[in-house]
Amino acid sequence: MDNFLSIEKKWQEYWEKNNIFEAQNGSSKEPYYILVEFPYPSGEGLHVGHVRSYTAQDALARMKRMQGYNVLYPMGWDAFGAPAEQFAIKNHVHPKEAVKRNIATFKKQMQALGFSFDWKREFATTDPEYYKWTQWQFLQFYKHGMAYKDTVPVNWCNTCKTVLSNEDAAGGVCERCGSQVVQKEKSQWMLRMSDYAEDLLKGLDDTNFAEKVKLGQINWIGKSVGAHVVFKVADTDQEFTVFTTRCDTLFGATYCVLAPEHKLVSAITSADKKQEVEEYKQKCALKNELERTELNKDKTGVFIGAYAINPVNNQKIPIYISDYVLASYGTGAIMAVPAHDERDYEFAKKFNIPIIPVLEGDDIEKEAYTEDGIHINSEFLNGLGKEEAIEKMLAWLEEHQCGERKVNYKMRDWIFSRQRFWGEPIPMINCPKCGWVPMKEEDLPLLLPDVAEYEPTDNGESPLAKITDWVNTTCPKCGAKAKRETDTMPNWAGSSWYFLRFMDAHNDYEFASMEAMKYWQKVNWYNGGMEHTARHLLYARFWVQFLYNIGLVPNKEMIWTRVSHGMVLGSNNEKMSKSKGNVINPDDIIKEYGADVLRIYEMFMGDYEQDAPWSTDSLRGCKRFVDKVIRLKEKVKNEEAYSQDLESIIHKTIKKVENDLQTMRYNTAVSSLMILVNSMEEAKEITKGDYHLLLTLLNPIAPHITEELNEELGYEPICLSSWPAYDEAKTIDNEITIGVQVNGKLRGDITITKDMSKEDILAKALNHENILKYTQDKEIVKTIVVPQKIVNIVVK
RNA sequence: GCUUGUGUGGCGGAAUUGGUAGACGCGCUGGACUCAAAAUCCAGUGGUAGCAAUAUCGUGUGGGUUCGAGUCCCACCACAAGCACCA
Repeated sequence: MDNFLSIEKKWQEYWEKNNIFEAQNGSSKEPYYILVEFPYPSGEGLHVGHVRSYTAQDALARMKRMQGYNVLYPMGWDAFGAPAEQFAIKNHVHPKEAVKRNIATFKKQMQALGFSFDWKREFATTDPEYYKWTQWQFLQFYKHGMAYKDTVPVNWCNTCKTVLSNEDAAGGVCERCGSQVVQKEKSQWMLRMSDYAEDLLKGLDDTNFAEKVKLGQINWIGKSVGAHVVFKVADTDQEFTVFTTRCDTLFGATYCVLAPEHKLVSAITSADKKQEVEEYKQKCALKNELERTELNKDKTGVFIGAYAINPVNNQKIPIYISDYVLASYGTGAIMAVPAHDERDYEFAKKFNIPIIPVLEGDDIEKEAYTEDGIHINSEFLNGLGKEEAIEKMLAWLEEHQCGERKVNYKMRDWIFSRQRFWGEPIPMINCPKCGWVPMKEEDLPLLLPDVAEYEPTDNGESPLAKITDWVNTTCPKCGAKAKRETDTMPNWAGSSWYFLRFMDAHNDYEFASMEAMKYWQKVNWYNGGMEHTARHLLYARFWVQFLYNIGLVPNKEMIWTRVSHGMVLGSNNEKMSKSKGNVINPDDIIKEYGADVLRIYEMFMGDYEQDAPWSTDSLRGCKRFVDKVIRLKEKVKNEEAYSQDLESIIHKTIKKVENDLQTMRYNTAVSSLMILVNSMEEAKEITKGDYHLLLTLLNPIAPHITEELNEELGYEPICLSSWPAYDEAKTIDNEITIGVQVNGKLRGDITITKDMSKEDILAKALNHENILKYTQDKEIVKTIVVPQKIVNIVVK
């Protein structure tokens, strides 16, 4: 059938004209919210990877509608941020124009694939009607003390000329351009995300995220429970605090280390060490994060000529500075226990610092012993194990007022400023008299001005800084001349709450009404890539938790299940990329095979959560499958009931497809439909009812051709019909064949009926010709009969 | 180094709570139809031996538990992704 293109077009138009996929707020039907990550509308167009996840969730959405749910399956565009801007710069068009054009392409491609999105709720994060609310929410953060401006050492990319978040600069390399990241001091807007560390951890219990997703979140938050211990600096009135998870090893501390940036360093460095210390600090400042991690296998550091007093035994121990201690984690200072910490051990060996074991363990001549063990050389801790010793030490520290229990998190506050054009302007005004003043909410949105030059400047300012008309304004508080903030928000901002907007997409008065959010409650299924399960999901949860705390959303967690899909790789098993020449364009596939075939193939290609390589051969197999379904029509006789011979397999297939679609086992759903088609092919003729059933089950995955064939049969459109019910009793076969083993080895099989007794089954097994060969002259020690499964006879 | 995930035919991958390993699809081989090709249909297809019935080996490696292990336990190996001096 080569007219598939016109058939597909026909049904796409039908669905649109009749608003089939429009979700109704407040409908009496049970709500069901299915969400896929909205894409960056890049210039590349839709990727076959998009097709995989959108089809998967589309199939679920279509089935759920047939099951009577009010399904919300929305789509929109995450159009702010670097990729859109880079594309715009490269192709010399205004980002606004490029985005508009790219969205049109994406949308056309999606429509050609027949996705059942509710297009009435479509929006882009770049729409002023949308980013007005992103800005409004930023103001709420500010008003609740959750947004602040601070001068912080930030990751700076010289190529992109912008500040990068820790996440964007992972590994000391710019995520976008791959060049090395350097450190630079900058005044940045920050969100107090670290305040939410514990809540973000706890909130996971109120979600149904996949275990690996939860673990990703937990690792990123990086909670560690330990203690603060105060060390006095000998012969001064200064003191500093260290963070440790092993305060039980305090008796083994033989030196302390401060981060080179630690505030106390200059104050306590002895006169004769001043120069050496300054030189070392200089050297560290020049190193970027990559060098500090990669090239620093070899420990470096400097003794600063001062001593600390170990509070438990009043020992004087030397203080060093070294860049293996990070200023940004804990207190920027540590007590070093070389006997029981690998890094300290390495450092102590190099600088000839004494090593005192306080735990019984391996030979510390060779390496540090970091496990649990019995304490020695530790006065009141001697003889205790790790947990007990930690508790006792904590009590001692608190009693002597030189320490306390303390929890630390790796997660830092969110650097929220970008020196970029293509982002939401931060709605803050700097007044010489009043300081930072938020814009009036009624003045939002603060529109991005139209400019000719949107490329970043060399001095690290946003291109907005050059637009004096825009920058110069008046203070909303006192009316004096003032200047606007020229930084924009990161691309994570708009995507942190878009799923709420979909619930009430065109509300002009609120970002979404409480009523709408209470109706939809939560995202039932949120599908996205594994690469977003740490950051995007964490930002979105933080955003929602904040809104919940100020009473603006109904639930502290608004996403119930998060699932992640595997990538579609090139046929060479590598990630698709233009440079490797292994990119498959969905448009080409649709043109040659049709959207239905592409959809079936992408569902069939393998485990949905696993990566899978592209195979055009396998795609052809799916084409053959569709052709078979079409040819079956010739065998249809005019009768509504299921054929008797097919009844059992039909009920089994309904059950299988229904289960598989809600558990993301799309590949086996397709395979069971293939099996059904194969048995219909074997039959001489099939009834209209059989055929209609097949088309209904296949419809969620291949919606066009099934509607067409169904119409030819004279039925109402499948998209208006109900999902078929199965009869559990009919899914059980009357007769099945089970294996018979002797001593665990398969020696034959027997056919049994479903109500046969264990005794009868055993008798039949023992009478089996081949079984007799193995049992005669032998003693039967034991027999195992598992109904429906197997018989095992143990002989001696 | 740490965390997580994955190892099953020539390939993609199946295998409810441990119960006939290899479903389904691809590819391949042989045959039918055809002047021929495509398409379609029929048969076969984990290795080895055998005409066959069947036997034997077989789910990364080595052990273990069990009547029975791809599945559970222990130890290892390989690959992939993420994190990486987080005290």
